[in-house]
Amino acid sequence: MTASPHILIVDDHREIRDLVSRALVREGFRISQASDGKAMRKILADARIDLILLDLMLPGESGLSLCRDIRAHSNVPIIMVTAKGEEVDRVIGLELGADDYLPKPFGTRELIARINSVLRRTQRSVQEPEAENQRRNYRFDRWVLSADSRELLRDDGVSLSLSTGEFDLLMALVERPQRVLSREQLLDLARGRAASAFDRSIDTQVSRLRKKLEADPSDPRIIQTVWGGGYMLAAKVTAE
Amino acid sequence: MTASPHILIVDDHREIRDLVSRALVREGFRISQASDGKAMRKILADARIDLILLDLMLPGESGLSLCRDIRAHSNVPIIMVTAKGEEVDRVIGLELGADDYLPKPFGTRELIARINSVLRRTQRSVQEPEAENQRRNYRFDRWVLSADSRELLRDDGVSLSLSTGEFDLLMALVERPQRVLSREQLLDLARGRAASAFDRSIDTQVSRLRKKLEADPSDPRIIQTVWGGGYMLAAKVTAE
DNA sequence: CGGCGCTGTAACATTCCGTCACAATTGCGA
DNA sequence: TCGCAATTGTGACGGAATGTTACAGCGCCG
Repeated sequence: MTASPHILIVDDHREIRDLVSRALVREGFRISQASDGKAMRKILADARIDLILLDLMLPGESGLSLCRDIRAHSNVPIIMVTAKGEEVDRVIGLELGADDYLPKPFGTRELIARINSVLRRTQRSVQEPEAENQRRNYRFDRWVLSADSRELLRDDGVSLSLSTGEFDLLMALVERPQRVLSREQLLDLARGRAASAFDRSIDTQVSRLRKKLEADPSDPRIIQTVWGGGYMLAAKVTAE
Repeated sequence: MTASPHILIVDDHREIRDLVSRALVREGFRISQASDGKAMRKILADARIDLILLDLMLPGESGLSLCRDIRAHSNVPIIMVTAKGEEVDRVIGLELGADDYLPKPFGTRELIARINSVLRRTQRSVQEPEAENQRRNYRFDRWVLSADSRELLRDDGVSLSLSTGEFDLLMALVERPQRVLSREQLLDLARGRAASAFDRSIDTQVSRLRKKLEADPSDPRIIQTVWGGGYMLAAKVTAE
């Protein structure tokens, strides 16, 4: 990963989120915040998160429950944070799939060290084939996008090979159809990086994609522009 | 064995697996991990493992049971690891076919020394072809890669011989289909070494492989390039 | 209808990749 | 152990993919 890691802070206390957030931003991390499980799920659906800092004590769903929930369909690294420094929690957290455990109060240095450690560990740890990455095919308009072979097949049999960037961008769109995605989001989802000032790379890539898959690139029906908002995959998508 | 040994760590604690994994990766070993017997069998079926580091205490099937089970149809070296430092276990483990025994806690140096010792000790016998159970044929696209004869067989009967390097690289890819592998990873998996600056050897080898097995090497469908990422075997692979 | 900000895209710059030719290394038989 | 042949690594160059810049055109708002 060449871009800076994107970290999601889940905590119901705004002051804590902001405090942690500032410290991590200073370190060069990109940050998103959620105050509860609902907001967390929304962000996980909308962004490519590299690590979750998950508070154990949350109103409504507990951190442990959320942790298990996340693990059910993702292996994004999780660091559990809690004020209850009891060993029991540590064990439970790790059993539920957390990658590390951080008792409050913690210092900035320790936090950063843990984050870097977990990131390094999960990055380098050789793949466990437990994640049966059963990828899919997405059907939309006249096309079928095969997530495995990175191919685009038109209903008349024409096969089109996509470049890496085109594929990544199209996947981001196809996985979130009929939803407006900002350039910022798309950059995060497809490239895993933040936008620089006057960043137009998404626009260019969209333009190139349209040339390939729109019947009339000057009148795009599949990838539509939302003025002032971003782009949206307008076509209906069925995953198979 | 030109490539570095491929070691399988079987332990239910993720922390321990990662810790050991990191230490061994640093030593140049190739690592796979399993958290239980099921995952272990899956890996043993899909990869050529040179040594198993098997924890005695596992939820569900115990390490002893797994050890006996492995021995029933393979002679892959096994090092038993356990926290219970009792002599009894050692005896039982060795009786069941373990090649060595390592009590927790153990240091990195000792672990590596034991592994190297066992590998050296068992190298001769492993060469003896009783390992029919380990070697497999991989079927993908129009090809069958025979792990025994290092040959590629096309479905029209054409047979193609591969050089050592081509074979090792293709095995690395075929054992991990639909996953992007960085040049760094591929060098480690296929050659057992780290990349030097401006290392392009993987690129040339991929190029050579494509020439042999792609229908149209200028539009590769089997080994795909992931721009800025590495390579990926796009075809579906079935082991038989 | 006019200005401003946003978008489309061509053109250029940059980075990464494919592959050729050749050098270095390895494997193997004499 | 030596020498040859096959294999593998290196450097170079062209080409492809992507990012950046610039400018033309469009949409929104008054």
